[in-house]
Parts: sequence; C-alpha cells; structure tokens
Amino acid sequence: MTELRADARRNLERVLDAAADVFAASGPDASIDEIARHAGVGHGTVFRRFPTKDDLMYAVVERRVAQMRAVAREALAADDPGEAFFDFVHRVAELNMRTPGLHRCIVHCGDKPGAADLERLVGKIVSRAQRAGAVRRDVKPADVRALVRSALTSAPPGQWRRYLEVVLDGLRA
Amino acid sequence: MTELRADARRNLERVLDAAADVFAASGPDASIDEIARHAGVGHGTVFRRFPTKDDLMYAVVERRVAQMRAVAREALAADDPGEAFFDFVHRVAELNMRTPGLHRCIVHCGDKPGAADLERLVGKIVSRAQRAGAVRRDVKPADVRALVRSALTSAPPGQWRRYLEVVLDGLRA
DNA sequence: CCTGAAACGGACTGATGAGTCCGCTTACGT
DNA sequence: ACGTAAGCGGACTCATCAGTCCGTTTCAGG
Repeated sequence: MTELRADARRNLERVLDAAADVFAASGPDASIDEIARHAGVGHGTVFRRFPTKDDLMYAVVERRVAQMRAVAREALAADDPGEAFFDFVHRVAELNMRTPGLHRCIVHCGDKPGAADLERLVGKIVSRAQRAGAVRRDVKPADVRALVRSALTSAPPGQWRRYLEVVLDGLRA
Repeated sequence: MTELRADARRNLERVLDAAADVFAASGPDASIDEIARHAGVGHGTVFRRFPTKDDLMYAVVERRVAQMRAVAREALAADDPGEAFFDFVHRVAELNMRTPGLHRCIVHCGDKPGAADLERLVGKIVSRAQRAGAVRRDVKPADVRALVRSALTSAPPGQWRRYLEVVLDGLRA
C-alpha cells in the first residue's frame, strides 16, 4: 500500500510542490482546481491522495510546523532565557512572513498537525523567560502566539517588523 | 424620488434593523437571504434599496462610525493628551467589542464610509499624545488602528481587555 | 508483448450565495 | 372607487468550488 507506482509518486510530489506554491501565494482560499492546474494534473488526482482540501493543506503545513519545532528546540538550548525567547519569536516571524499565505494556512488549520509538540516547547520557552523576569507574568503561551500572530497578519506589507517590536515591547516585564 | 411610499419606508427600516442584527451576529459573511428572512421581506426588496451587499453593509457600518467620531471629538476636547488617547482607545474598543461581528464588518469595509473624517480626528489625538510624550513616536495613526484592531480580533472571547493592555503598553513612549 | 490492476482526468453533482427579472399586489392621488 | 405607478417577492441565472464517478490510459510483472 505504501508502494506507489512510479507515475503516481511523481504526481504526488508535483501536487505537494504545487500546493506549497499556491497556498503560499493565495492562502487557504486557493482552490484545488488551481493547485491541480499548477501541478499539471486533473483535480481528481489531487483528491485521490488527499480526500479533502484540508488534508492537503495539513500536509503542506506540516513541513513548516516541523521547521518551527526545530527553531524552538534551539531556543531551549540557548543560555539566556530572555534573549532566547525574543530571538525565537523573531526567527519564527521571519520564517512565516516570507510566505504570508502559508502563514494564513497555518492559522486556518488551527494548529492541527504537529501542534501539540510545538505548543509544549513554546510553553517552556515562555515560562523560562518569565521566571527570568524578561516577560510579563500575566500572559500564557497561547496569548503570546495570538498577539504576535495578530501583529504579523495585520501589518501592511513590509511593516510587520515594526509592529512586532511594539507587541514585544508590550510583552516585556 | 426621495419620497418613499409608506410601506416601502417601513420595509427599509426593517431591513436596516435586521441587517444590523444579523451582521452583528454573523459578521460580513451573513447572507442577504438571512437578513431578508430576518426582516420578513423577500431578498429582492433588499436589493432594490441596496444594489450590492456591500452597499447595505456600509449603511449599517456608517452608524457605528458616526458614534466613533463623536467619541473622538470628546477625546480632543479633554485636557490631558495622554490620558485622552488611552481613554479614547478604551472607549472605542468597548464600543466595538460589544458587537464583534459588526467590528469585523467595519474591517471588511476597509473604512470606506465616513472614514476620512474619523481618520483625521484620530490623527490629531495620536500626534497630540506623542507631542506630550505619552506615546512612542515611531507609529502613525494607521499603525495604532491596525495594532489595536488586531489585538481585539485575535483575542479569545472575554480576553480582549488583557490583550489590549499589552498592546497599549507597547505603544507607550 | 500482453494483461490486469493502478492511476488518471475531466465531466458531473450538489451546495451556496450574489444579483436579476417580471407577474402580482398595494398604496394613494383623484 | 379606481387606475396606475411604486413596490413586492420569489423563481431564476450565473459563478464558484468541494468532492464523486467512471471510461480510458499507463505502468509493471510474467
């Protein structure tokens, strides 16, 4: 069952690549038809591998979530908890704002794929920074995520760094 | 032409009231059919008065924008510029968060209706507060609006006051 | 080769929602 | 009261998009 025919595997890759491109460009509203066209296959082919549009989106989003987990693990290994936290936020923001459409897909997915793990890591980063007195104590990790995310998505193109600084200033103890 | 027949005027009011209710409950995605049903008229009747859905939404949004203008004028009349600014933001937030759906409509409208005027008033409030040293100088009125708005819309139900405080802290000089 | 299973792709369905049209109804001036 | 224009409402069109189905094509093992 894991053994796909050669053409099938090729098409599967094409679909995933196309989906990454199109979702990155148009966000979660991208249509399956457009992705299929971009991949050079019929949309029936897409649906055979991914029964629903969300399934396809999760597959694309998963890669990004994995990257973020890696960044989070690095932050936990760093020495200064406060610096680690702010650096982590900056790096994740940088990662996501390179493809704002994909970022909106992550939001749309409600963090379904490998989110629990990432959530746990972020929780550690935040509470460590709070214990070190670098971050105000009346916020939870979910609050940090929501606030940062909203600053990023509401900023006009090219302005998100400034907006992020404002929110991060507000988060300092 | 401005003289509507009595039944027409009655229906127009019903439509506007229904639209206010439904948009407040469901945001900009509310369908014309639902509004018409809620008003007890056919949807043809709605379209006769408001050629497009956006026209109807603007009409509803206009009322709220007028309220905000009034609050802004009060703020400009206050003595302490810094206090006036933060108080203004709080009051506008309070106003909008009582009907989050309508708030989303305002966002959707991109501030089309009477926004220029409101924009101008807010500009004065902000720069006055900046001159008084209460607000950081590297933000423009549009930034304030975007940041506050994003904090409000991204907060979980009941949490928006906390989120607003974080952003306002970030905006202080 | 040659055959059968796997894969393909596009026609089709079904749902939704904006906006149009027109035959019927109703207000209101005379 | 009555004629008519304003008003009504819902059936209809049109577009979009997710998801299904099935006749045809293509791969791969013997």
